[in-house]
Amino acid sequence: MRQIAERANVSIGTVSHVINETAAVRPKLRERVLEAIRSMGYQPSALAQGLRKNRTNMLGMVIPDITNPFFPSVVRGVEDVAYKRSFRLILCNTDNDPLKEASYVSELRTYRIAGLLIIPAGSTDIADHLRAYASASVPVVCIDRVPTGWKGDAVLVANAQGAYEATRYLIQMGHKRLAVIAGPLGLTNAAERLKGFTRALNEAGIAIEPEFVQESKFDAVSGHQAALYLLRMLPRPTAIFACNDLIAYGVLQAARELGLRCPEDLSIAGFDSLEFAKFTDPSLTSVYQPGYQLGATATRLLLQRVDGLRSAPKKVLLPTDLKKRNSVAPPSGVVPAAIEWTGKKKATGGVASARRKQQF
Amino acid sequence: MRQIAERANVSIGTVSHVINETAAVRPKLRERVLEAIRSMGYQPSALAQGLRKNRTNMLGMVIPDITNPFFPSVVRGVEDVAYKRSFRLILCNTDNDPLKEASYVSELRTYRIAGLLIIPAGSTDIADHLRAYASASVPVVCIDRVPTGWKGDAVLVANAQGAYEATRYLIQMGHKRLAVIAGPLGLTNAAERLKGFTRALNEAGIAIEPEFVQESKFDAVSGHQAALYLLRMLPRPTAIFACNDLIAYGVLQAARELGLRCPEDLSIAGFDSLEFAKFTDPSLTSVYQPGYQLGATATRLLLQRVDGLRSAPKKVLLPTDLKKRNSVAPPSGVVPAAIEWTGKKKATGGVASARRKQQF
DNA sequence: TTGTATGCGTTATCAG
DNA sequence: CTGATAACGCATACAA
Repeated sequence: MRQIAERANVSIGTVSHVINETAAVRPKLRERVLEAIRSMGYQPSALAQGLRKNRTNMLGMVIPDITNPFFPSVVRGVEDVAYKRSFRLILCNTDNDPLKEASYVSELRTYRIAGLLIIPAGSTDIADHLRAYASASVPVVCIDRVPTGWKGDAVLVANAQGAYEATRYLIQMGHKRLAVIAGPLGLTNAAERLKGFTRALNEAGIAIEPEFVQESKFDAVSGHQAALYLLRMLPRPTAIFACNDLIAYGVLQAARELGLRCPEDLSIAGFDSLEFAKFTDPSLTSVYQPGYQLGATATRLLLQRVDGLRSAPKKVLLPTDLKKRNSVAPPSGVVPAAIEWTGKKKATGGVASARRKQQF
Repeated sequence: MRQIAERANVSIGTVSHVINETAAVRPKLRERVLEAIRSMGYQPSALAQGLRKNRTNMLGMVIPDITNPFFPSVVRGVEDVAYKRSFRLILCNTDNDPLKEASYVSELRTYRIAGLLIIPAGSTDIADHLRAYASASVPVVCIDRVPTGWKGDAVLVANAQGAYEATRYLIQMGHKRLAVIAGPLGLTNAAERLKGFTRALNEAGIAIEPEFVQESKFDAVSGHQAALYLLRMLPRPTAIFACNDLIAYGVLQAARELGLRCPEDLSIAGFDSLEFAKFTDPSLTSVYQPGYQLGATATRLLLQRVDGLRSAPKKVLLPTDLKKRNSVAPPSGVVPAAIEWTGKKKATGGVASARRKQQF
């Protein structure tokens, strides 16, 4: 700045004024300054600005693991909205490790980030850290899950409702022996999904077999193990609701290893409806979560807070959408409830394979 | 710092000295300072440090799109080694848009990042921007691809060799009509893969049908289109080498739509070997790229530069690994070359389906 | 309308 | 060994 001040024969303060339009500057001078800036390729130091204003244009983004295929779209939604408002992202992977999470969250404060977006790891006292932000009036929005005790802003998906709909669909197809592989129940989204499953069974008057409720991590190998356990029971479940798509892949794999055909011998429904759900064999029926919208919406809310919005904490619930594909069919020999099949091809033993050709 | 200086009855300079161990401080004082720091929960301002030292502990990470399933593992590799050295990541998605890329790259300088990792978009003059970093002695490492005219550090994958091996495998299986769906040839990695394909055909004395070489974007819908085009030709190719897995998914989809069975009617090989390659039907033969290692290696190199390593530019080539799964079989009625099948079940028309059961 | 001066929180130099 | 003190690059209150 000093250099361009000299070049334009003005004071350093004037330069600042034309840059920030913080005072009217005579056109003549103004033009000289602008020209100097252009010709010298001046770029303001984000560091000095941040130090002076005690706030930067950086947003903290704390997620469990970018390698989990659900999160990239969330991050992308965040980045797009942030970019338009010229905010930048510091990305942090916690691996669901409370210590790493706490360390990141507390460290981000030293960067004077303008706001924090976090997909919290399970069962932590991270809420305290987050409240520390609030008391420094740095806004925080939780995404996808909520830490215990968090009363602030959150943008979530209608987990319970989505799970409820998927389960009801399985029930309508005629399944009576339904199992569920839940995610880590310390995570609110996993717990909600299990609730939805339970409610659907209760409403249908189907007793819940405790052994048919398995907890697992949100990944394929863990889902695979749980599925193996379930599928070796007698009588076997005829349908499994996997609480995310990765778990569903593990189930698919387990079924194949045991020589079970899907959907003839076993129906599978997932949660996420990742891009890849279309490409599995059979393609996977799954509850779609709007990941990109999750991130985008959360960021819009966060930036409203950054802009000074002072209203009561908001809890936004985004709707899910059950994507019916080919991994679900009636259990062998069962005619599905009429409601699902009115006007369609007469339900017979051949229904399952007929459906499989129906869509890709 | 002033506060803890007062609390500990020392000067602010001394505080700095005990924090940075930049001078020996008498144990007594030292302990008082440490105690004050602890009790007041002092955290240094990363901003002020950066301003003063004219360098931060942030790394710029510029990628095309985190939503492309190959990149998250790269980013994760970067983050892990950066984290250990307590460097943080500013993540930027360019969408392969040269303007957005240039804007990000130039803006990152204002943050005084310690180094820059970039997966460059195609055909830009971004190399000039990058050299600007070099002349400010901020190290830059290119990952996965290299912009035209870049002579600096780069960590890449043996693209040509990987493509060569995959193609040779197809040839060994007996294919004579091989098509390729290349990525955007403006990207060095796409161009290299095509070279590998070409070399394999040349060595085998198979003429390259110009129509059998299609260029496409690195995504499924674009790959799907190209595949449709190829598969409607007469005579059809019996094998398609897709230059990444997303393209291969598109090919798979196209084949199904046209009623072609894979691998009986069409063999498909991909490049990436994403986690999901195991779950498609049939599972996808693909050239594995060590994405995590790509990121980790690049970051190690970058941090060496940050630490002052002054040697000549390095170009690291990471090896690929052909993962043979079930999407490749001999073309109908062909006995594959003996080399691949010695000691195995006698090759017959039933080979393909026999192989399909063999692995998941 | 323009210039001057101060401080943001550190590090680093240098004198005691 | 310790304490002043001067930058780092910018924004802003205030004086001119």
